[in-house]
Amino acid sequence: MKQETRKDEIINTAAKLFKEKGYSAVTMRDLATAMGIKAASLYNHINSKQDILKTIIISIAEEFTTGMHSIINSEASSISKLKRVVKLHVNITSKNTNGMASLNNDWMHLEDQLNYYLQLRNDYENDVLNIIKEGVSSSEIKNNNPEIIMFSMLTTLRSLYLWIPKKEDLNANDLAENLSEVLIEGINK
Amino acid sequence: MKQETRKDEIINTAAKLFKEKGYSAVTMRDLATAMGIKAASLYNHINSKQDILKTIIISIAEEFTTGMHSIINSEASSISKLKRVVKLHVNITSKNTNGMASLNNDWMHLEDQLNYYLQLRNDYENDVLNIIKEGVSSSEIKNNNPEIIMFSMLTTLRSLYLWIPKKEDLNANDLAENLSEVLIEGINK
DNA sequence: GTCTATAACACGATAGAC
DNA sequence: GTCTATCGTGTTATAGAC
Repeated sequence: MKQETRKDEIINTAAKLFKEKGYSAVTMRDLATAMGIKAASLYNHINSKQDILKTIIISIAEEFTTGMHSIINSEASSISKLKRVVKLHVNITSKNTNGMASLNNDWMHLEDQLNYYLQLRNDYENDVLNIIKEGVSSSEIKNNNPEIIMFSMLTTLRSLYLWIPKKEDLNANDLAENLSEVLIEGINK
Repeated sequence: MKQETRKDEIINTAAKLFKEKGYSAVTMRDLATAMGIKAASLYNHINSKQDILKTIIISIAEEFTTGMHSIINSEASSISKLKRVVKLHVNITSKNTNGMASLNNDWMHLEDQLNYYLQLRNDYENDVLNIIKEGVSSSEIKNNNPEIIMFSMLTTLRSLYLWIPKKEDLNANDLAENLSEVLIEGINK
């Protein structure tokens, strides 16, 4: 386990504040106060406010991309792949709920990395859609509108950051299991 | 159909901008430019930026509350009630996708009405949870974790504002039908 | 109903002392 | 590594002319 540097501490504190109020509403003075120092002192550790946002979002987005590549290159069935997608979201979100809030809500405030982020997100959605379409082709998955299925799954998974912190009694494996059941098998008895 | 006043026009334009960048990142100058006037001129029609946000959010939140009361006071089965909840979201969101973005993402910037909003939202979530619990009791709904079911349904429905504008070919009834199928029956064949 | 001008203050970021 | 002081700019909102 790497030692948490002062820079990491600032970034984690920023992610927490960004989750509460959004990137634009958090000032460098807010961040400094939360760290117990003055705003000017932050700049000994980070280059700019924008740089903090970039660090938070891009690292998580790349983690999703890496995880997705591992899933689509596996030999599993479509349903198994979708279950692994659920696990991927639960795992990454459990590790970093605050960062996930920024990824979901503040990506549009990225400057230099905006197009890169949009490309990663678009590729990711396409990968999920293709898994679903393959499952429909192989009769594993019902022939509903694949885009509605993708939308429903991804919006649920993307909102996990709101929910995981409130349910710390549920461990990651149980949550992924329960969520897979609901998303894949439905709720009708 | 009521005539759209200049004030309505400002509020609708604001909702559109808030959807794109969030409340805090939209300035009164941005809004004025989008309206083709100067920032100072806005104040002949509205009291403050905060007042615009309040108008957007509270009216929609109350619409949801009214719709929910009609559903829980009906005699339908739990599954039918949930289908009516899906319809309620599809209908309100179709009418006002931009406003739904503010409701979802900018409620924390409400000042005087923050507690009122939180109460409405909390009551709404509880109503959905109770419908699900009743369905479990009456063996209509699988005995999964009712909170996970509620979370999954509501996060999907709350994100419709992102999705409906991209799929204008799908009419509201078809979308509600498809979404109910996916959420209630699952995707596994 | 819109304008120009401006008040009063908050913002991100830097300079330089310690 | 943190501080004080400050620069230059952007912010919401108001006053008063037209």
